[in-house]
Amino acid sequence: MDVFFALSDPTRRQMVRQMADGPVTATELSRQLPISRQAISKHLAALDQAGLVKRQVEGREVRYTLNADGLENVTSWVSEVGHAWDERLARLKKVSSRKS
Amino acid sequence: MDVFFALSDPTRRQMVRQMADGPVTATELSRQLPISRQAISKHLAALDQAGLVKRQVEGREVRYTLNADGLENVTSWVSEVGHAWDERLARLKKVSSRKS
DNA sequence: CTGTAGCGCAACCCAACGGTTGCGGGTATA
DNA sequence: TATACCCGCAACCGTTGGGTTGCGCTACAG
Repeated sequence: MDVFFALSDPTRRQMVRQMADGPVTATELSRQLPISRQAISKHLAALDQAGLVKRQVEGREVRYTLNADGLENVTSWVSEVGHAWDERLARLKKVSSRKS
Repeated sequence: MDVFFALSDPTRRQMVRQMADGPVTATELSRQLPISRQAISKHLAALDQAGLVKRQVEGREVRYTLNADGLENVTSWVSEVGHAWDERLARLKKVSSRKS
C-alpha cells in the first residue's frame, strides 16, 4: 500500500513514533490511546501493508516493530522532487546571468 | 492543514512533481490529468493549506508555485522518528556489549 | 460591446475511512 | 480443566474525501 497514506493519519503517526522507542502490541497501544483495540489493529495493518512495520508472532501476542526502511520511501520521494526543484532554480539562475 | 494528508493522494503527488518543473495553473493541469478543473482546484487548495504551494494571482489566472519549505516538514518528522529509532538501536548495542 | 477563457462557489453523489460491537479461536495461567 | 488474555474476522455506522455538474463573476481579445 501507499506509505504516504499510511502516515496521513495522526493516530498512525503517533503509533509510529511510539514504536521508535521499541516494539509494541495492539492491546498495549490500546491502553495508551482512546480508541478500541480493533481500531488499533486496523491501523497496524495499514502500517504493515505500507512496509513501515514488521509483525512477529510470539505465542499468543503479536509484536510490531518499526521498519526504518519503509521511511526511506518517503525521504526518497521528497528528495527526488526537491532535486528537480533545485535543478530548475539552477537553470533559472543560469539564464538570468546570461541575460545580464 | 496536514502536509502528510496533502501528499496522501496520488493525484496531488503527481501535481507536486509537475510543479517541481515550474509553476502551473489549474486549467493547465486539467488538460494533462483525466479529471475536471474543479477537482484540480480542490487539490490545489489542499496543497495550499498544507503550505506546499504558493498561489499568485496574475490577471485572470492563478499561478501555483511549489514551496520547497513545506516539504521540509515531512523530512523533519521522518528524521525525528529515525533519530529516536537509531538511538534505541545504539542503546541495545551498548547493553549487549555489556552482557558479553 | 460582445465573446471567450479562467476561476470560484455551491450542491450533490458515491466510495472509502475511521471507529464500534460482537463473536470465535488459540495460548498462557490458576 | 477452567479461565483469563490476546488476537482476527465480520458486520455495521457516521463522516469525510474525491469527483462531478451547474452557475456566475472577472479579465482579456475581437
